[in-house]
Amino acid sequence: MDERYDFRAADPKWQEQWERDQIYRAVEDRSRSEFYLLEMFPYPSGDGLSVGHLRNYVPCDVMGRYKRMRGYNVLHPMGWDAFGLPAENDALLKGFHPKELVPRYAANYRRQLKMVGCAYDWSREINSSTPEYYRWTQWFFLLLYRRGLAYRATGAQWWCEKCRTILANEQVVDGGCWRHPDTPVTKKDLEQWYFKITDYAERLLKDLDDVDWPEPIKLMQRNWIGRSQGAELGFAVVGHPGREVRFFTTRPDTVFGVSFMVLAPEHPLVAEITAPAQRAAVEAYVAEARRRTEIERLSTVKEKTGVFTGAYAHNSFSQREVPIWAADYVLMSYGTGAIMGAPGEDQRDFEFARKYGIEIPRVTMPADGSAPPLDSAYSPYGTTVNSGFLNGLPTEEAIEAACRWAEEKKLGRATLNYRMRDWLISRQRYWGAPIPIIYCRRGCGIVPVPEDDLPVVLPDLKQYQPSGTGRSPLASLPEFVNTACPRCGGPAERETDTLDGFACSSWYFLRFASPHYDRAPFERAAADYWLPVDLYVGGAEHAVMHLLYARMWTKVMFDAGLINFAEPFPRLRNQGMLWAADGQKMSKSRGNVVTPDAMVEKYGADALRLWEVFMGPFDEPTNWNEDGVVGTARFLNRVWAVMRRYAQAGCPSGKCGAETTRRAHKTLRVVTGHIERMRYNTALAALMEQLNYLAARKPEELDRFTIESYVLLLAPMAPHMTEEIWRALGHRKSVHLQSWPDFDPELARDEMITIVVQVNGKVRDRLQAPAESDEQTIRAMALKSAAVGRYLAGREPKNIIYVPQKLVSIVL
RNA sequence: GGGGGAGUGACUGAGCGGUUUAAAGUGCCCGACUUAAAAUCGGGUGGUACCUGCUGUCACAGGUCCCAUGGGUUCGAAUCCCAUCUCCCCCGCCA
Repeated sequence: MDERYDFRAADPKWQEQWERDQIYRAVEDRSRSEFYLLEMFPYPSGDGLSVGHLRNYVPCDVMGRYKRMRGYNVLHPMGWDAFGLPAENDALLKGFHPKELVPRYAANYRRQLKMVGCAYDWSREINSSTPEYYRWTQWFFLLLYRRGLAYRATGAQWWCEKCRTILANEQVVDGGCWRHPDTPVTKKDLEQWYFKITDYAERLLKDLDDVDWPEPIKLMQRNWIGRSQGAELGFAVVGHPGREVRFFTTRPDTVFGVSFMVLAPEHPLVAEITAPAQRAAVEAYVAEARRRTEIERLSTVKEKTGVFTGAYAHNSFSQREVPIWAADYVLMSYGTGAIMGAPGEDQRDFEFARKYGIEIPRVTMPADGSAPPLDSAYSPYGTTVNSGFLNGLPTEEAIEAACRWAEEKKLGRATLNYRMRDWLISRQRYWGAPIPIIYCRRGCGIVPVPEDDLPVVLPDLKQYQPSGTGRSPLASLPEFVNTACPRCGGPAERETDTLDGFACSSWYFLRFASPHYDRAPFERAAADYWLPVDLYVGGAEHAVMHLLYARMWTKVMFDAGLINFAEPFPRLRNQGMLWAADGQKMSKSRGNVVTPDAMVEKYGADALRLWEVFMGPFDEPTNWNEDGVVGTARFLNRVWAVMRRYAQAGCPSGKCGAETTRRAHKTLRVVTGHIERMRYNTALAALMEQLNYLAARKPEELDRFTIESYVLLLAPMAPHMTEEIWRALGHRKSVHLQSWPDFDPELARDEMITIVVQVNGKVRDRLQAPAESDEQTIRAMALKSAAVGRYLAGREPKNIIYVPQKLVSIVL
């Protein structure tokens, strides 16, 4: 061993060796238990990886290496989420085609990940923007379509007249276009494809109970799904036979207190029922409302506005006629887009009624008989009053009674409502998987592309900027659009919208099981063996969308009998965000990005890896600080020095004391426990502590087990240096193919223990006693202690508390 | 407005009922090596809040207090409970 460890030589040397030996190749082997470890599908950005990204990849790599040493058949793959807006926008900006840029960027990511020693099975690399991949994304679209889960509907989209394009929700800022805030955006009705994720709402909610995920993430999903129990009812519109206002309410017990109805401005009924006298006012109001973003409309600080339509609804409970208003505090996209106004019990309705001088009846009284507040609604449960047959009932019972009555009279029924909406998957953009649908002009209507004709290849367009017509750039390509109807052979047109990028990431975890299989999205046997994912790791920012979509697709596949599990990620963990040194997000524009390349060049891959795991708990956010890498680099130097000293002494294996053996086993126990719990920072701290111990010994006071177990424990975190040391210790096979050392609880046990003696809660003495000493002996020792005697001063203890192996507490 | 997470030494962070000024690292100080610096190696590193001891200062010894703040539970609390303050994240007129 050289005096100094030369990481510049060792890092690439071992990386090449591992690659030659293919030691990270995952091969199905039914005789071994598998461990499928997966990080969330990254989009390979042109900026490359920063040290922030490694906060995820390095700890996962440690886990993969650890599990491999524990004897698991580890699948740890990597691939690229390459379709979508970021790639397309970047390509437009750089003036290259995304088809060229994506592989270039991916190659850079791959290079960087290899550079820091991450052990992926690169033979399984996938790229969602290749026809070999998106062929199957399209196949899944057809699967959903066949199962009635993909449908077309008209939806209002944000439209910027100046850009002449559709905008995503997040591109609308304060009612204007993000590019030029002075241009107001409007809503444009477009026919779009949706996936019926709401059909799965209940299961997506329920199955959350059985999954090992961080609680906050589960909670976010629950909130997002937003299940609420109530009733859907309908009131007839006076003077419009056959027309009724259908609405959802969680408080059917307050239906007698309804003094008005509200429709969302976009509600189709608004135009139909508006009285001639009100028409001008209503139309102006609706036009104004359509300009505003939902965020703005939902803002609680804003005063509620609305307009009377001039029409009335018949409250079939109270037999009263109540005015129908249009107001933008009611959202078309939630429930039925209409509500009953129960101002006595709902604060929003209360504010609205008060502003427009609408009557505010009281139908719920506090159960304790006190008077409800006058300046606000009384929304808690209580006792129902002024409500016909519901009078005197507690709210819970009144809800049930109202539902029963509604059902008997065929006015409505008890029902569930979900906040979650269907998943809009049409994108009028170029860089995505074409939706495999054909519109027959002769009368077959919507015809799915036959499976055998997949993939519908994304044509190689030069001009792929958003077209300005609200249609995808693909629409400008006649040779793509014009086709023959697969059913009747007649003239037909292709769908020109592309699939939302989230579609690609909704099944990629299955593709890794058999990434090159070309007869189906995945090979059943491979999927059965590897899946579900044993540990899924990614940022909390995907708490809702990606995880919800992937869960839904998995359930669809399960229902279709394609797989034997209904949850793709039984165990999920989130890494903490790594902020830049200045506490801000690492970004090129802020100029605070630190690249792994610079760190590896300066300190070596292992020092960087160590700092990535050591800087804080894996799941907590922290700031980058380069001083830390100095520390871990120093630590590695000391490891090298200790090992070198041992090797140069001829690897003595004589009599190392019991204390040394005990420390070795204790370290083994502690480090293993920390890694299992993903507390890599404390695992490394324990290794540092042990190194401090080893460094203080002479080589003759150590033995092979003590030294080699240490190297093995460090191997997942510092794969390059430990490999170098392992070979220097005389081994021919890679350290990463070794078994995790066995821990012997007998040898780890202390012979002597320290017993603390407290008097009135203060530590007054510490006793050394053999570990097996019994209570009697310990108590006697404690009372005999000179230090204790001083405090006792001849008094009799009132109480003595004995905690086995730990302390004696004397109370005076 | 609702929900979630977190507040420990100069800093990053361990500890989550009992050995605790509190792991590990950084920083800082001293020393070695060196012409010197860097690197490396060795050692050290809470307050200077309160009380007591020596004649006063420095220093020293012993004790008390201090893990956001204030209460509480307990023989015993950084660790458990309550309230307050601060920071971060998510959702948001969801009927």
